Amino acid sequence: MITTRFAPSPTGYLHIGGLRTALFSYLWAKHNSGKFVLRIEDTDRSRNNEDATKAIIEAFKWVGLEHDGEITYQSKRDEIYKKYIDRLLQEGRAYRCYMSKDELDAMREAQTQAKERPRYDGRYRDFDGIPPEGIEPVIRIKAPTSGTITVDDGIKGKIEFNVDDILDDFIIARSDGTPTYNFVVAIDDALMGINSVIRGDDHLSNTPKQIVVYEALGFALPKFYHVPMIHNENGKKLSKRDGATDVMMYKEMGYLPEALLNFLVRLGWSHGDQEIFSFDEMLALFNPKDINKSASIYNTEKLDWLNAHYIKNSSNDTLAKLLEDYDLLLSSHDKREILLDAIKDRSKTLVDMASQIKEILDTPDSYDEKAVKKAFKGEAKDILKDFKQKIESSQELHLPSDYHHMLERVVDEREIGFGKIGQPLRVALVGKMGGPGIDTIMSVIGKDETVARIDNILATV
RNA sequence: GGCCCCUUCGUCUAGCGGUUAGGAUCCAUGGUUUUCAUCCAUGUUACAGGAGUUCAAUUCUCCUAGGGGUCACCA
Repeated sequence: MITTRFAPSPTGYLHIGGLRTALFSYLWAKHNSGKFVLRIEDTDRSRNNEDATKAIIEAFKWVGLEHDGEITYQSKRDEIYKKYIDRLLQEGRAYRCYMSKDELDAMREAQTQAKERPRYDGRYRDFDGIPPEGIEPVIRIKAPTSGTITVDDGIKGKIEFNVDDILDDFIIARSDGTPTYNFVVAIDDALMGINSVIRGDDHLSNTPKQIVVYEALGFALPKFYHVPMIHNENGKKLSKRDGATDVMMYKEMGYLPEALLNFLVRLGWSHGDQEIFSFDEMLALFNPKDINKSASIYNTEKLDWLNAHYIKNSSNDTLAKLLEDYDLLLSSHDKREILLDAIKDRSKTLVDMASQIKEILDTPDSYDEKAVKKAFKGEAKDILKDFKQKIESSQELHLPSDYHHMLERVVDEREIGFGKIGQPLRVALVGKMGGPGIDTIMSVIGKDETVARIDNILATV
């Protein structure tokens, strides 16, 4: 059984990069009929924030990722960590260090000056004298002093770290007794049965430290998968300043969750040439071994295309329901199907879709100058009047095809091209060029509104 | 700076010693469309550089360059 986790620190909204690692973790767990759990890393109380946890859960809900079991909060596990710290202390695998922060800083400064790697010198490692007064010690773990630590990464392969150039006896508990990150991560992952750790490769250099903890405590190592970063257009780690990185912003902008997930799953992962993945397909096909080794640049062009694709392939019921979140109520509209069928092929986002629909439903309050100039040449007004009279005297006008026949009659009788009536009529109906077929528009708004809009433009132009 | 990772079209990627280096997106052109969009077709564009190994390197090894990540009593 595979158990994976997503372990954000609650400092803000759910980041798009976080969602991708969460998705990868979820897919790999569920692909193996395993568990995907959520752990909130809130050991730093000063930076902790409850709203952030809610925001993460809300975003998970929107995209349809569900975690198994209860959420684990590190802030509630102090006892557990304390127990392991005491154990390490007793076993002599960890020790108290009475060096003050100032002393430490000074030492680091000197080391940097001397072009040495800043590191703790281990001065209290074997200390058994009388501790200095007035100093609350930190607890340091006895890390190996020589040799190598190998991370067998599921994405990057075997990576060897030379202990001498990366390790020192790092702090596992602060002077106030609270445990530090690399320590609690290892403990929690081990205790929660996480056997596949999928996370950003910015954690790669932490991994040796965590391995030291695993080994000191005698825990079995999980399989690590370090997923390459997502970069911004400048090739740097994607951060909050790079525009839309909040997952919920994508909802606001009118993206469908399935489009966003499809987009994210293809960022760094692939399955041959396949671009479109339903959630079930992701589940069936995802494997971290197919994750790329290199970082990818975040560019939403393809997201727009995917979103348009998913809109096109959504049922009208689904769309109508979704559009309610964008201030568009269509449930009572008798031509809903015709309308949605016409608009969904031409929308990139739900926001876009809602505004296109409003452009049809709402009587135009102004006319695009260029369009008017182009359409109202020669006998355009006459033609419009003619058409108006024809539909006014007609009883059976419902479907687009009904209106289409009326258009054809005018075109035939007057021996003109379709454009001669199409263009002025289009401007009358929506105030500008572009949009779905005019017969469709007329069918949707109905005969009375069509007549009214023609009257309007005849009076203004 | 030390350590680690990475490098195929602008972007996302396929490739796992022998390919006209494929797909998608974007862009351009043409067709369809009364318009716009969709859709369809076509097209431009890539193996960072240099050494090796090999009959043969995009593919394996090394070096260089470039990019990124990380070096806390943050997570």
